[in-house]
Amino acid sequence: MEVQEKTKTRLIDSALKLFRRQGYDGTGLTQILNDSGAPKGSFYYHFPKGKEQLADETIRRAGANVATLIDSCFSGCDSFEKGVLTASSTIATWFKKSGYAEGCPVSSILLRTMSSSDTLRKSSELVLKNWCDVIAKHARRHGFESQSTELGEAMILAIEGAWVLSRATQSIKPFEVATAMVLAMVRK
Amino acid sequence: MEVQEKTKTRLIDSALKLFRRQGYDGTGLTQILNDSGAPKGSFYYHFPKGKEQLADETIRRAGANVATLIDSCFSGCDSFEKGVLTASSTIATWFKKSGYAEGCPVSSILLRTMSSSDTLRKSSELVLKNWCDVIAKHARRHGFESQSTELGEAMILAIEGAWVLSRATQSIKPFEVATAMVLAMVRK
DNA sequence: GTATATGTAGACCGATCACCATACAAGAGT
DNA sequence: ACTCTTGTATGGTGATCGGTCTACATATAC
Repeated sequence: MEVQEKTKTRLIDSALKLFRRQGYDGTGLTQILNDSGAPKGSFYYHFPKGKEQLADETIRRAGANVATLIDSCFSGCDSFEKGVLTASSTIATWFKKSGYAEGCPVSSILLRTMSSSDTLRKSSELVLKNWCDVIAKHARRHGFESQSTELGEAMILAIEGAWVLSRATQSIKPFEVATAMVLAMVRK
Repeated sequence: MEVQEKTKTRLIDSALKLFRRQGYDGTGLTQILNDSGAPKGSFYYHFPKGKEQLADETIRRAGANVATLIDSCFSGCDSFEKGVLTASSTIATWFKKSGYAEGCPVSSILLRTMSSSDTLRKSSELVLKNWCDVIAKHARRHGFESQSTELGEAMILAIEGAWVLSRATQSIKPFEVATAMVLAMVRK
């Protein structure tokens, strides 16, 4: 009851990294297998429904991780504005460190959704909604009750957009623009 | 000198539609061939460098189309704010009409960029920059000289984010949030 | 000690991938 | 008539795709 879960974890870790770099369809199963060191038999033991199940669990895992990251960024700040800045620049720094390669785990999978069943789309929706809620919670904590929902959606929307533009321009400047946009809503 | 270009055009049209729906790697060459009705030989005549060349020309074509769309939206409005609203809701309506399937042509290809050469990334950067410039031009026209560049980047960033969230939630509400964000920057 | 989970390991499958090779049709220039 | 360019049309290439299969190792349980 120790090693067995490690293989599954390694598979998800590899999938997460590769999906973020190359997208769902751009990443072959054998590539995931090579990267994780797991044989094909183990993969289909842990994920009997195949690649789509792996993607689903990858989304959920990554979703929880990012949610925790965002939450801790805001928790360590004494104002909502500082939280926005901290969370945004933390994500930007990570992204830059990966060579502008490892973008949003959700959108990397969400793209192909239309051609398959929409279980992946629903998981994506759930994860994104969760991120919005985390931010809205902190917005409320700092007195922006009426705006909290909109602020959460706005910030996630801006981060998603920044991920795209940042990859295209190979610069973290879009994250600064994203931050400015969210802060502009607070100040209005 | 008439029919020859029509085949190439149909190939690009099909590729554009399918890339937007399923992404670059999610779309097979044979699927593009079937959709366009063109035979394989014609494809490699018009695009001797293969799929990547097709993607590159698709990005540029789509980039020009969207730039024209944005420009005409702003041109028909007597204030920058109305232009933002018009452009955003026009794109949102199109997206909804496609069943929340045909997202941003650039990001659908940009995702896989890291694994191949970065010619596609450079084309994407160029197209996105062009969109920003179009918006910035109209911002200047309405008196936002000092903010014009930032407003252009902010709006494109917001639209990109809205495309992602809109697909996930199957709703055009993210585009309304995007509009609100851009307008908040104007009013600050 | 033997039966039963729990996993590992990789050969193998048909389908599809992007791509190439060859053949041919039609118009233009000479 | 002649080639030459422009472009259409098709069949086949090896490689890789996601997925299934059976065999085997390990470990806990009785």
